Amino acid sequence: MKLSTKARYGLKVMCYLAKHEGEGPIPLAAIAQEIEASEKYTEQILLALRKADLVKATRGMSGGYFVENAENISVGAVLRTLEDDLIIADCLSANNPCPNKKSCSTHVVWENLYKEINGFLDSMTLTSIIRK
Amino acid sequence: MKLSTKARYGLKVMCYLAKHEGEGPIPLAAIAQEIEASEKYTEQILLALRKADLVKATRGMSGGYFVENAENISVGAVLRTLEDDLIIADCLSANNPCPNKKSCSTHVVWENLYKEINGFLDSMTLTSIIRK
DNA sequence: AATAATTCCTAGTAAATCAGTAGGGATTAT
DNA sequence: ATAATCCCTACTGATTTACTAGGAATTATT
Repeated sequence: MKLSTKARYGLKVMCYLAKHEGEGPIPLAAIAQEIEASEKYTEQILLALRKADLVKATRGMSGGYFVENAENISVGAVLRTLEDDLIIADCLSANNPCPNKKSCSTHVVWENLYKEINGFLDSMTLTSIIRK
Repeated sequence: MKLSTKARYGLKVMCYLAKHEGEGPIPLAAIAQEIEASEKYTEQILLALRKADLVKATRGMSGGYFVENAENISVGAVLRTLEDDLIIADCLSANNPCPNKKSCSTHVVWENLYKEINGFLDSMTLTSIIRK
């Protein structure tokens, strides 16, 4: 029940990009330096975030990464991207459905915990958390 | 951000024991069979739960495990025992405090998520979840 | 007193996951 | 043309997790 460092760094990345929204693309090197991770590792995180459409990128010289509409990007969306959809137990996954979930006292706990976590994280946006 | 199988099985164990509260000690073999895990693995889970005083045990012939006052045992207490205190990020731990938590936009997210999860899990007792 | 059924405890191991690295291709401003 | 940048896949080492093994201690029963 630990957040991965990928997710932790990932949210840092998003905060940094959100703070600089509208200032044009920021190159990988600057982002990696800001969050204090290697460029290669940071690149992987950015790759996932871009594929999920949470960050945009422009290639070539003076290219880089940026976000648009940080006020519409929830913390939940970021973490689900980097943390396997925040599936906290396999029996919640559509792939691996629990056979006896009707009769299982614990299943409903995982289900409601899942909803609680997602609801909470979806109630926060990048803009709201960098403002404080 | 996955629950360990130890925690998942552990809550099952607690539900089972809670359902049979007052019926005397239940031997490991019966518990393991109920939750569909090996005796050895189940034993380890019970060991942790007993050390946390969430289950009692009597040794020797016709001994076994049991719970008392299931209505006072929260789901949170069970999971914290089996899931490293539900510390979802190391920077929340007293051992590993975050150096710059004041200035870190993400730290407060982890802190509040931690409180949310614990508050939710502490609002449920074994009795309340087996009743449904 | 002997026996059998039980918990208690420590140590070990195999598999899975995670964190991080490496290298080369594609794109674009200058 | 060049240099700076992103894009993508594959790999590796470290850590954690899930689970097993074995034997000591305890206690009800006979």
